[in-house]
Amino acid sequence: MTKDNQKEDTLTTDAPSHRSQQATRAHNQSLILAAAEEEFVLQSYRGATMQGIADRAGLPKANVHYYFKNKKNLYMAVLRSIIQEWNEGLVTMTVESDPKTVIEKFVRTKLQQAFANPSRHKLFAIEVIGGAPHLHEFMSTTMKDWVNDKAQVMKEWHKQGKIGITDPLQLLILIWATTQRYAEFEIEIVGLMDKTAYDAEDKARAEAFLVPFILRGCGLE
Amino acid sequence: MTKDNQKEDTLTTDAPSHRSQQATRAHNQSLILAAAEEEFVLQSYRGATMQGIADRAGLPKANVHYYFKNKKNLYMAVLRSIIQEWNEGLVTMTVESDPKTVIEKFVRTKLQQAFANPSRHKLFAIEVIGGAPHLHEFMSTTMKDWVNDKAQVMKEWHKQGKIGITDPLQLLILIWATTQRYAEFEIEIVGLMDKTAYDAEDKARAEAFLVPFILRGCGLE
DNA sequence: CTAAAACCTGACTAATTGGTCAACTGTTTT
DNA sequence: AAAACAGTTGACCAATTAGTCAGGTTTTAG
Repeated sequence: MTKDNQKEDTLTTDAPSHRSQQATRAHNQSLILAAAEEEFVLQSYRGATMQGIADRAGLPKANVHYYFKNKKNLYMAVLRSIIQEWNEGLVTMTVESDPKTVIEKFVRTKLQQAFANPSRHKLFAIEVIGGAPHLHEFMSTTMKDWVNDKAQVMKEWHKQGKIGITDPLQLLILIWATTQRYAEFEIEIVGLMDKTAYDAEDKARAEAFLVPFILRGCGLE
Repeated sequence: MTKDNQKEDTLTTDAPSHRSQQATRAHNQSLILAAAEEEFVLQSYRGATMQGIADRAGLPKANVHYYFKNKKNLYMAVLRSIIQEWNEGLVTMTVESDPKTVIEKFVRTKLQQAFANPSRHKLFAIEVIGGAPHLHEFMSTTMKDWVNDKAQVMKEWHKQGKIGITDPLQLLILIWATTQRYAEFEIEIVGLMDKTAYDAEDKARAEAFLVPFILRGCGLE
């Protein structure tokens, strides 16, 4: 009864009266973060209102301000949690690794993340498309380092004749584009399939298509 | 001196005093549309202000309202021009066509459009990511018909053993994702290359990578 | 039990902004 | 020429909304 419904539907209005302060804090903060994530995606930064986020979280607006000083603060907190997930999805990739295994694993992981957390991917996309004003530091440090590292490995693979790709950055762009697309353009894709949401089969179909396609493209398999 | 600078930089503040009304109308409308396109991309619908658009177009705000009744009206006008371009980029694809030729042409066309008009692709993406509230009709009619038509052709190709793709929709998603990505994530990609904008070589490199990659993926070539 | 600390919230304020309008200037038509 | 029409614009208003705050309640520590 302490850390139960942190990620449940945000419509629960029942507020357990007797809870430890620590638990309350964690509970409300994640409630707000989840609500904010959705609002920022649907309305974009300026369109999202603190009142709307509060309503979605089932809390009064002033309470949202109690936990997050201001709107920008809250937005940054959401972005931070997205970056954290990004870091967790990294695959170890060394010169000794088998290219086919690593690339396949990478594609599957990214695709599963996309299906598991579409809102986060949408928000990240909107931020980048709008010029990434709040992500400059992340992109010019963490991300760039990671890309350079992987590019180095892939270039070595190519030198050893293990892979047919000469431009690693292009491949990374393609993998990100194709996997994240299912999250970002969810509405379009789902609509073209005459549905309202992905089902398990759709996700399997995407994976079954994408993985061999990319491996073939890389000249593996 | 009549229809000169319709698509030039929007910073020109010189206003030719003696111009025909027809020319003035066309001139100012396209000035406003171009300014709106940029503002809507950078700030998103709610974030963009009529004042900001007016400033970017070099006109007083009230003048913007003279040409476009309200903000939504202006936004829809921008979307309409994007859809128009979308329709123009279509490749003829029939059962008799050669798959390799058609797909290659399609990818090249889409990629060139992406590089030529990044703002429009960004705006379209933001709209779709945010739930496509203003594009429902387009997506459930024009776009769906087009997709179904092409899917039919590709399925026939597969039946005739001309192509190794069994799920045409997935392929279309992939092609759109990979080509449009260069426009949508311009900031990220350019940043990873330590530049501030694409040069001709970058565009050529993307095309040289993408075309053979996708053809290999399709089992062609 | 009690005092301090943490948490909660209705009511308010200041700033932003979409949209209007009346008065004005320039262009076209008769 | 002059009436009719198209285009221009500063000033204004009403609605929205981020953020504040004072006074409340609940939880925790001693």
